[in-house]
Amino acid sequence: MATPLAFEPHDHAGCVADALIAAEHRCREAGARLTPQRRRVLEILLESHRALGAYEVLSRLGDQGRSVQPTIVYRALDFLVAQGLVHKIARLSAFVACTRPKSGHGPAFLVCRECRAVAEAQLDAVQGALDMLAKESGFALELMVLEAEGLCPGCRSAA
Amino acid sequence: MATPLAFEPHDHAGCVADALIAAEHRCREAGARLTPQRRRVLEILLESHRALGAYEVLSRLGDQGRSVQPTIVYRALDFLVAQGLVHKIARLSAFVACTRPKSGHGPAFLVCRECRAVAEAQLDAVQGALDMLAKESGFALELMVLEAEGLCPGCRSAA
DNA sequence: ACTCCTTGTGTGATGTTGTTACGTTGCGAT
DNA sequence: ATCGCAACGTAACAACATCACACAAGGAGT
Repeated sequence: MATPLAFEPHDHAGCVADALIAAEHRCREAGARLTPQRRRVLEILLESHRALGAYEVLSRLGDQGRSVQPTIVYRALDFLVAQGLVHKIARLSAFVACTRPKSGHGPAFLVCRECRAVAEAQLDAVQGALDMLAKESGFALELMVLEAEGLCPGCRSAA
Repeated sequence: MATPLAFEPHDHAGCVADALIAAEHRCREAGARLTPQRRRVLEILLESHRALGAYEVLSRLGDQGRSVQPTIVYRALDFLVAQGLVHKIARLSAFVACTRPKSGHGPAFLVCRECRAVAEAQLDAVQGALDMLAKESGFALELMVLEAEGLCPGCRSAA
């Protein structure tokens, strides 16, 4: 039903690099252009491995000495979200790199309220129940997201 | 499993009045004070019967000629959310009066992207699946919300 | 009645998040 | 070469949310 998603630490450099390569493939296939700027934004999200606000991304982009306006970041984020490479966590007004870019719609997120780490899973059962509910009430369902809040294993043991 | 929630039109005056009375009972039982201001905010949300931004509520409060600051509205909304009389729809940064104040945790919302009407349901199956997922990954689950987007029956036929 | 304490309110300033509008650049296709 | 389109740069602004601090109302204990 659902693969539990690791909050555990792991080889970041490797996972970032792999994800970037996968993203390049995906964009090429979709005929979308993963420009240096967009790529950099994705990289920033992948490196942090947790949800970042747009303005956090902004300031990290700025680190390179370039002056950057919000628009730029939002455009890049919109693109990445449209490609399914990034998700927006509405609860936090923040963005997180997708850890399973191939899978279908209806993601579920476990969001740590302390460190903003985000684990992503797919709850197929939910999709079904919701489809049924929508059908009963005549609602044309286009999109669903489940956001759960709590403490990740790390912050839990720290507390 | 889930009672589908009506998008259909119905007797507003009546449903608003009933809901206000129910809210008064609930607050009395909880030892919480539903002051005129808080009551008025709830009434505004109930009347509109869709998700309103804090500043929309603000301007309707202002209609009465009183000058009102955001703080006031946010305080009232925080109170109402804490009492479970109002939900925040994170996706919209907006608030909606709860249509089933007695029920448990883990609400699901069908949000119309056109008119912001919101139907609320309870998906018990989801809660179970999520509990399991959280347990597997060592996550201390505290709270979950499902937000779905699409078109309500009204906007659907209008389109 | 008087003080103390808690809870709610009034007000201004400020911080954060997200968008609009408009002009420029780079690059491929006719 | 020039047209058209997508991406980018820049500035201003709008929408959403919080902070800090002062005041008012009402109950509890003396």
